[in-house]
Amino acid sequence: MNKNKVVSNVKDQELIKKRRDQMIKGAITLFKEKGFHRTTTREIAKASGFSIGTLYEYIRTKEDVLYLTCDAIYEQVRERIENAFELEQPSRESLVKVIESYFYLMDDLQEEILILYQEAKSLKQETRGYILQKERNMVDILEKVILNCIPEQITKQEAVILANNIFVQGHMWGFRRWILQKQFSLEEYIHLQINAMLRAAEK
Amino acid sequence: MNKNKVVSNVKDQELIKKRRDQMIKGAITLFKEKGFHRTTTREIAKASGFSIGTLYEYIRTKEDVLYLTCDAIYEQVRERIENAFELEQPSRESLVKVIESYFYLMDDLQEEILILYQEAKSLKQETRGYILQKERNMVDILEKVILNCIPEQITKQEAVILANNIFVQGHMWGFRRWILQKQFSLEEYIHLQINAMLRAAEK
Amino acid sequence: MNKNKVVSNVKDQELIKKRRDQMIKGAITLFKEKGFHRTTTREIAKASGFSIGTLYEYIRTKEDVLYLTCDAIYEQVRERIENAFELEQPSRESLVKVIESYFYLMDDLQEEILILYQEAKSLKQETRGYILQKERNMVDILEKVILNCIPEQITKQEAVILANNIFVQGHMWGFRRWILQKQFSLEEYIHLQINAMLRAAEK
Amino acid sequence: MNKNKVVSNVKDQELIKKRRDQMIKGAITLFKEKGFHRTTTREIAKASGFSIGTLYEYIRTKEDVLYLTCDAIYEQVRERIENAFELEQPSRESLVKVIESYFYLMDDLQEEILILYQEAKSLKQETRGYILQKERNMVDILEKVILNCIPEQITKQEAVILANNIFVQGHMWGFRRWILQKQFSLEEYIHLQINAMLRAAEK
DNA sequence: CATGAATGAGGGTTCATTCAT
DNA sequence: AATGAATGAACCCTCATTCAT
Repeated sequence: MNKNKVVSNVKDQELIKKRRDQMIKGAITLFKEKGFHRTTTREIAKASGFSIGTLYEYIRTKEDVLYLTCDAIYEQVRERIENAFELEQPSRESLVKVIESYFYLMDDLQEEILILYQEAKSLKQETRGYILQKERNMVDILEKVILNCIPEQITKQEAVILANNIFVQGHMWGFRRWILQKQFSLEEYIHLQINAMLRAAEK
Repeated sequence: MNKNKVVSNVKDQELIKKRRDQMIKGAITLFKEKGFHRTTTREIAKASGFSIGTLYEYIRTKEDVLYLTCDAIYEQVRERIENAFELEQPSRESLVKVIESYFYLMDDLQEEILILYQEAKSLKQETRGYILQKERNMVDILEKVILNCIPEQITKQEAVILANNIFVQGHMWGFRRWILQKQFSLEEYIHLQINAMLRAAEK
Repeated sequence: MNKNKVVSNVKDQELIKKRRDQMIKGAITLFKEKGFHRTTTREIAKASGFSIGTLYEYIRTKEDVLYLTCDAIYEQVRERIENAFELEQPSRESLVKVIESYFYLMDDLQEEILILYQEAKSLKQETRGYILQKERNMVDILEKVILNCIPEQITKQEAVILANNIFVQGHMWGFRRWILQKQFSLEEYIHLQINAMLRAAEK
Repeated sequence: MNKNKVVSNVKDQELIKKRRDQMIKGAITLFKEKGFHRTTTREIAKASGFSIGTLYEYIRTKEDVLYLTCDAIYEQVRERIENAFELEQPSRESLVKVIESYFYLMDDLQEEILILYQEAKSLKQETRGYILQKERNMVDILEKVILNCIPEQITKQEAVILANNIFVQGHMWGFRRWILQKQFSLEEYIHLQINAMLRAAEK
């Protein structure tokens, strides 16, 4: 329902999924390394394990690869967020756990997140909007978890800000690694951030 | 000591500065609009008010333009930060004022900051390191202000985190404008963020 | 004896004829619209109602399609010319009738004729020669009709020229339609041309 | 006023004219040989005596080359037609002379005319219209000459037809050379055609 | 016989960079 | 110092053709 936005010459839907997965995997590796603009379509094809001709059987333009890649990254984040979030009972402790898992997840996906930060703006207006909507959804989930877990200590507005802060602080661990990861272990970082955030909410 | 890293054929230092200022101004406009990779050197020359040949009298490669531009943006931020920070007497209130001015500054320079986020990675290893050092310096300044203003309520580590959070939350206002600026005015945003941060530190 | 010049993997001659007829029909539609070079083999296959793989069971190269198409057009013209010409008794009136039917035919096949004019040169030397021979035959038929109908008023050479003129004036109605069809109805055009031609022959 | 329809990066108007003349010359040679579609831009550049990069300093797309080429051919024809036509006093003899010179001209430009017939349809709607207008102008000139020279023997409509016939019979000598030039010398052809045409008008 | 996924040579076009003037 | 014409490597993308199923 979303990958189908990108048109393919090939009819076999399973094959499309398979080839695009190869493609995305190859593209992520390359985009991490040299960014979207410095990566050529031939390199993407090669990294995907097929020819340039085949690549273009599954996409229409190079930008499609970027879209599929960004989309896949968000999809991955969303999926893992939902797994981590759904199990919890509403309570301060469960909120802490949710934030912790989110930070661990962001640690895991540092480089992928970087791609979003640096390349998503190269998507066309419409496509970018579609991708940003996904991001908004994730922040919304976070916000709901917060309001669910500590409803008494926080206003709606504060929850919005808090959700955004958590969201970006998770990214920050990755895109500011050269400064943060030299001074803190992941556990320390998580601990300090959660403390700072929740102490504020508890006052 | 820094712009001289970029080699020029021209001897006259004043002229170099003048031409490069034109160049940076043109480049920022263009990079805001279409990013570094989608901007051509011809366009930069035109926007700078001189010919492509002249452009290359003052730089060696296109990347030099990016470097000069990023450098100039940081320089601009640094300068204005220093102005805003130096006057204050250490106190909780002065810290609040510092943060406020920083947020106003970031509101002002939203698009320039975006350039740094999206394009700085296109700099060569060495050059990028040079630029990042400047950023580190700025966070350090923030950290010192914090430790200076509220030494009793905060540990060294917490100050590091807080400085980074402030720093990034300032950027966030710009690069997440599509979500934040629809829900909050700048003043509300500042108010909420400062409250959340400092309440935590005060508990 | 002529379509067999194009090699097919398929044995069943009837099937070959059937498929090639589909193919020619599809190709003519496409060539009218966008010309030979801008039409892809995939489009031809689709317009023919079968897959690209099947297309290549019945031809060897894309040029074969062009050849078959040109050949079919000529064949169509020839067939209808013969029908129109054979019935007549030699006389001035019957010559007029012949020319009239030829002009009506050319009006009917305007677009097909255009294909011949614009694309036949893309055929390989040998193949093109084969096609041109067909054309020559048709002019010969015209010439004979002329000599048959008005032997006294015309020399052999004049008949050759006249046959070629009629032939091309028929085409002209189609390929100069943007100029002729705005000024004349088909009937007027026929009337004027026949008058001009035959008055000359009658002097 | 017409070549300027094609945009160039280069500013020096004289240079543009010089380079485009080289380009047109190269292109005509190649188009004669293999047609527009089978000619690559690299070949055009080479035949023009400069690099592919330089080629694209003087045009925007490959189609521009076709346009410039067709335009130049028409311009050549027009120029020579005007020279041949203007000197004459209106009389039957002068009309004959005009037609003769036109046929000689067409003999000279056979291959160029063929390009127009076969490739002009590859021009975009608008551009093609522009080119066709030039053709219309030429037929108009012929028509006026006719009406001027033999006003008494011919109606307006007949003159239109006659002008178109002369026009196309000139082309025919070239694009049907494989049939006509084997049977007639140019002089014979001219003689026969003029006789046929004017005898008709004189009856 | 029919299918359609796979291939890769090759085409049009761009653009960073150079260098003669 | 300033100019801008020239260059060609390299990019994105297409499409005729093949071949395993």
